[in-house]
Amino acid sequence: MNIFAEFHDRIATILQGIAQSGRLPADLDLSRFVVEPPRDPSHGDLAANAAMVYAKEAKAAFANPRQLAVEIAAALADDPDVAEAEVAGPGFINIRLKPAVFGKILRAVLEKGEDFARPVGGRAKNHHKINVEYVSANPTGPMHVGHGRGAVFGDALANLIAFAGHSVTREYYINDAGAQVDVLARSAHLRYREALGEEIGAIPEGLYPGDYLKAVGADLAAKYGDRFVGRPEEDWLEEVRVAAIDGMMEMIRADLAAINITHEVFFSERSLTRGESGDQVKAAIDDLRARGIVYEGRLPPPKGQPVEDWEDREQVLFRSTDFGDDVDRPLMKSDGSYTYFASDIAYHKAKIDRGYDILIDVWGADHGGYVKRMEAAVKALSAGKIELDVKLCQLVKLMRNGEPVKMSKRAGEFVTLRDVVDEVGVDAVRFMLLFRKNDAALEFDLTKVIEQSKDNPVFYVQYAHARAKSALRQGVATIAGLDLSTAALVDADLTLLEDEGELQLIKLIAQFPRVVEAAAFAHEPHRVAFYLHDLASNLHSHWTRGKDQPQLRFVNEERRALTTARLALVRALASVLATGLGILGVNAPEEMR
RNA sequence: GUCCCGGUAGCUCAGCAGGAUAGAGCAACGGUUUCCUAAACCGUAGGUCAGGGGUUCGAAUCCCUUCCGGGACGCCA
Repeated sequence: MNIFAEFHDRIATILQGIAQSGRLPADLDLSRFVVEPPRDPSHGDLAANAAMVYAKEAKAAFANPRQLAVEIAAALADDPDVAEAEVAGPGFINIRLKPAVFGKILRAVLEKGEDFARPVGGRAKNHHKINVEYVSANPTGPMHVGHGRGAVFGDALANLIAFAGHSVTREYYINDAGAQVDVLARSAHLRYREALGEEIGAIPEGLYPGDYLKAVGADLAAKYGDRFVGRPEEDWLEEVRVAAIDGMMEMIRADLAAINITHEVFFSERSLTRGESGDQVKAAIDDLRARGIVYEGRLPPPKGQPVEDWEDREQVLFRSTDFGDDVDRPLMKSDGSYTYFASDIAYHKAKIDRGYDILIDVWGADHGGYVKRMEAAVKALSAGKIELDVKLCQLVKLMRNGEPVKMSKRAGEFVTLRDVVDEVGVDAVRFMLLFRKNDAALEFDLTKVIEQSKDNPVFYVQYAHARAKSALRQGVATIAGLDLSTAALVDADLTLLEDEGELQLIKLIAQFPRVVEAAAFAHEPHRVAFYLHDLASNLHSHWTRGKDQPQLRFVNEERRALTTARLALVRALASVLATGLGILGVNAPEEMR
């Protein structure tokens, strides 16, 4: 139940009525105006800007926006939910709701649970089939914290989008076709020889040094014995590579499972050229070539850093400049193999062919230079019909006691995601990685996130939920026979909730569906995290007011009906907090220990 | 040289699809515990939203431009 959406519809109906009388154009775009909470609460509960938005269209029949606003406000005054509708400033329509509406909102939360925040009616019809591709870390080692950010972001975004009523596929693209997996195979082969008892010494420059390949080596030794020892690379590369990739993916899946992330689809890059449906990269290129979007041509040498071995040659190019990119992009390397971009075109074509109408890719910020060409490719592949949204996640700076944690990738010493999860827990990792816009750099302080204080937003929000639950337990414990069943709470006299703090909390609850919808639309899960923090803050604040003013406490032994009404509010708060945390994939604890 | 991301309080950051007097946390200072968890709360102070121009009834938000920081820039992935 989204009170803002409901009033948007009601005002739209009023506008249609005015249009029918000929004083507004019949084809008015009714999605242009907004109904939102006014910044200043003294202005009322809802504010609409419709009169100002349609000022131009209204010019013929109305002298100024205020006149249109007056007419809309007059029509709203007849609405059974409206206590007062007045015009302010240049033409805002400020609406004050009848107290009964707040009771209705709380009852909706109590009865519908998390469905309270789901879009309904016309808004739910705007359904999309969405693919979210995230993580897609190279299968050459364990995940580090930077991967973790993209992983948690993508996962929460997928949750959010699914919550908002769309169908979502969570997908992982396995980069198992490039030169890096051959390097992986050679590194694994070395570990294999080591497992057979050979003294391998230091890992040569250019190979992956990490210990995590030892297990792969041991498995290979167990499976193949000494069959691959002393043999030329072509005799073993294929089998070792497959085994190594499988081993790495198993490890990555386990890392992801440790932060409660699972993907429905693991899509192999290699399968694009070696799969059952033949060479899909070639097919995609041929398809684009037939439409004149791929051609043979020459590129100017890159600006900036001079490229020493620049070789001016005719190459296969994708005409990305026709679709908003800066230069056309090569699809074949000089050795005749496909570029990564060529594979990516085929991959995105495969996604489009699977019937998605929105594609979301979650990438690290270092791939930012790649966005335009990928968007261009999706435009070309789908004739502009499919939307690609690339979400870039900025770096994570790992801190401890305010000092940066040193990491050296060259020496193979980096803090893995698993290390961090083991140290601070899943909830802290997930919430902290989401408590920031994806495209802003993030500092992650290992010391702070396990602090149990308001400095730690994870704790702060979870504590609010636990406090709400505590109040409910307290109610049952102190008042004999108190009925807190949903039926009893729904029947409670909610008009008893008259305190400013209580009303403020209800109004915040009323905003939750709006926040979820906006966050899903913008592909920004952090908005949910900030909303929850705000709600938690208001709950803590109101709670503490009960210290000085005992009459404000949720549980009041003298006044049973009031207690029931207040605990209905508390139950609703807990429900919203739990739902929001659920979207973020963070646990909502019954109590803090 | 081109492109992308950012620039909001001393610090870290929100600011929703343009709305009314720009917000929070930290740090600073001053308060609140016989009372549902003080693991919390309240108050004070702090701003030319990097600068300039434009669009608009209305701009932190959209467009142009300058400056500053970060990143990317044929075949790596």
